[in-house]
Amino acid sequence: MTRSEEDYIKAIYHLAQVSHKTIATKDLAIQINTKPSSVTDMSKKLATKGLIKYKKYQGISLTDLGLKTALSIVRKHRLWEVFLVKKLDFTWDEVHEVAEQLEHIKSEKLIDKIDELLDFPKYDPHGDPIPSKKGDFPEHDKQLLSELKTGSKGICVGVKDTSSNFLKFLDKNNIALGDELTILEKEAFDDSLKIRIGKNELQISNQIAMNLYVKLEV
Amino acid sequence: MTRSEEDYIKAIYHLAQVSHKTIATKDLAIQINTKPSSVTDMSKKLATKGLIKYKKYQGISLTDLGLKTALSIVRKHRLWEVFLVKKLDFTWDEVHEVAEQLEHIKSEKLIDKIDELLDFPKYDPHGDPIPSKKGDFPEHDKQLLSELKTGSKGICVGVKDTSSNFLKFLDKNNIALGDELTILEKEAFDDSLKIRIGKNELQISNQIAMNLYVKLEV
DNA sequence: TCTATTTTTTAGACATATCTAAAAAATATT
DNA sequence: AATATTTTTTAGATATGTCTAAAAAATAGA
Repeated sequence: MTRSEEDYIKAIYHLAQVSHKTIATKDLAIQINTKPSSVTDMSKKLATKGLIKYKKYQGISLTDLGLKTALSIVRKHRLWEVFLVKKLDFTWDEVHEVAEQLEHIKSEKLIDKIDELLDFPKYDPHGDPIPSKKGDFPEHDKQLLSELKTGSKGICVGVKDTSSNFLKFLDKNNIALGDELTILEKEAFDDSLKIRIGKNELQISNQIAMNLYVKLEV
Repeated sequence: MTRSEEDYIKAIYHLAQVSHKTIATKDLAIQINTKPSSVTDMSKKLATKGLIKYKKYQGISLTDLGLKTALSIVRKHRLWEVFLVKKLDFTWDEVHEVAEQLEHIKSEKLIDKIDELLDFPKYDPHGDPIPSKKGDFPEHDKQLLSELKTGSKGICVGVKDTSSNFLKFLDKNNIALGDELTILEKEAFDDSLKIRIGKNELQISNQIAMNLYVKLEV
């Protein structure tokens, strides 16, 4: 498999996570940052290789083989991210670009050893689950902070938006994965939230709350 | 720079290490495992980019920029090899193939952090020197075992042949870098050597002795 | 339903990196 | 020095992955 093919498979996987329908040529083109005509060309190729289902004008979806391939790439990407943060002191807003390259390294032994070195982590630095070698995901009953009621208490477990801007904002406000937080007040006017996080109280916009995942405490 | 361009630059560097003359199209083709016509094409491209000196029918050599580029790749390759052996328990005959991929990852921070994690090693698992960020090599006054006189005593510091076959042979005979050895006898008939290595005595062929580097003890 | 708009595909072109086959230059041989 | 051999280059072809522009199909709107 070429780098380009792998990029397509991963992009199709990520789009499928959101829509659950068949993927449109145009949407995939936007995701890959290319043109629809290029997507059509590549789709034919990937279909021939048995990685995707593709019929003219009817969108794209992964086959079992394609899904397996995608999960392997996602696994590598997320394990490398953990490696960069835990072993090389990268910050969580720096890891994506490098992991995009490292995920294409072809060596089963390498990624298994990295997994072992990291003590088999279940989540990446953004809280995204790391599929096992078989393709299984760890359980995760997270919810968006914006969906919780006043008085809810939970632990920060992930971010939806992984942009450098958002992550740096969280750093600046001392919000990190693992922190406990409580919703003190919800402002109906703009859906902003007053929260307690650790010992601090903080006013956060709905925009923020819609991008923070929380696991409710039992 | 593309992967292919980097492969060419590295190959030219390695050939130049041996010959000290300008590199022939044919030799480079053999090294890269391609055809002379492909080398000619790529040579024009690399010359345009200022990485090599190239004039028709007059061979190829690196410019200062090309040398700098080559050293950066060699540095990455050898640091990754150390990483694989020291941190992931790869054996010294397994590292080359994976390092060939990892050396092309583009991130200055990544390789600097790997260097730091490994505590700034000076030699790779085969005893080859690792250039510094600036491109300086550590001092190394090693000699081939085959060139030493009877009675010489030294420490194994490197291998010339890095093929899996040779490395596994050394493993099998308990010869490792760092071991002390003494030449007990030289057989004039076939240039084989009787050596003491650690507590063992061993008969080794000239073929072996010509591929083991030793540093003489003071 | 019919037309307009959007999406998708096709056709043909381009860049990279490779190849084969033939021509040109350099080197070796007699 | 003339010829033969080897090496190198050129010319033209191929495969991958991309693009633009135009055609075809699907979808949305009146």
